[in-house]
Amino acid sequence: MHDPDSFGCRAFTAVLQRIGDKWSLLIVSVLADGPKRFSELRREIPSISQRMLTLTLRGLERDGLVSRTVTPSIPPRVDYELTQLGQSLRKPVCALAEWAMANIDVIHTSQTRFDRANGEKV
Amino acid sequence: MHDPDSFGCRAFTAVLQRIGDKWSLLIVSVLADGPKRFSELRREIPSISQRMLTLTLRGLERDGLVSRTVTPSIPPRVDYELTQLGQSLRKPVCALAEWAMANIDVIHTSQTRFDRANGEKV
DNA sequence: CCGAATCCTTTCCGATACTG
DNA sequence: CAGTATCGGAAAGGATTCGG
Repeated sequence: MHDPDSFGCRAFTAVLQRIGDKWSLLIVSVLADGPKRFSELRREIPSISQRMLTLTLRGLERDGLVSRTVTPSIPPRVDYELTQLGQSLRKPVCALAEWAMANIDVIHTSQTRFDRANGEKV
Repeated sequence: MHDPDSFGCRAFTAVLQRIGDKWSLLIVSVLADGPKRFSELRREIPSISQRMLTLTLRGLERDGLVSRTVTPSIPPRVDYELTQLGQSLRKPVCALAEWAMANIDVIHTSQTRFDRANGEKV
C-alpha cells in the first residue's frame, strides 16, 4: 500500500467487496487442506447454512478461486478444489487464520472491557 | 488450520465475523502507513461513507486494534492509530492487500467469463 | 472537523420445502 | 447428496440533518 496513487487501495477495496464477507476466506482456508466434497465442507463449518455455502462457493468459482467437479453417480458427488489462483491465496489467508487463532482471546478481552466502559452510561 | 480439532476454524470464524466485512481490513491496511486523522482516512478511501467509517473505526477500537486520540482544539482533531495488536495484524493484512493488487485483473477476467457462460441461458 | 441520530432502501441470510 | 426456490425478518449501508 505504498503506492503514490491509490491503485493499491482501490484494488484491495474491489477484492474485499467480493471475498470480504463472513465465509469466503474461511472456505478458502478450509480448502487449503485439499479438495473437499460439499458435505465435508458443511461438516467442517457447522455454523454455515446450506444456502450460504452454496452461494459462497458459487462466488468463489466465479472469481476463479475454486473449481467445481461433478461426478454424476448415485448419489451425486461434487468436489471443490482450489484452482491455481486459489492456491496463490493460500499463504496470505493461512497467515491471517493463524493470526486469528493467536489473538482471539486478546480481542475478546478487549471487546468485553470496551462494552463495560460504554455500557455503564446507559 | 491443521488442527485435529476445529479450534482453528472456530477462531477464524469468530474473527471474520468481526473484521471480515468490507471495510475493516482496508482501514487497517491504510493505517499501516502510520497514524491518520479522520478526514485523511475519508480522503484515502473515497468510496466509504462517513457513517460507515465512524462505525468501522468504532468496531476496530472495540477490538483493541485501533486507538483513538482526541485533541480538543478548534476545530477538533481526532487521530487514529494502530495499537500493538493492530501492528501485529499489519503483516498478514498487507500480504493480502498485495495479493489483491497482483490478481485483481485475473479475478475480473474470470468473473466476466463466468457471467457470460451463465448469462446465455436466461 | 468530527461524529451522533434519524430515516429509509437495499441486501443479507436463515428456515423451510421441494427436486434430480 | 447436492443442490434450487421462496419467503420474511434482520442487518447493512447511503443520505441527510443536527451538534460540540
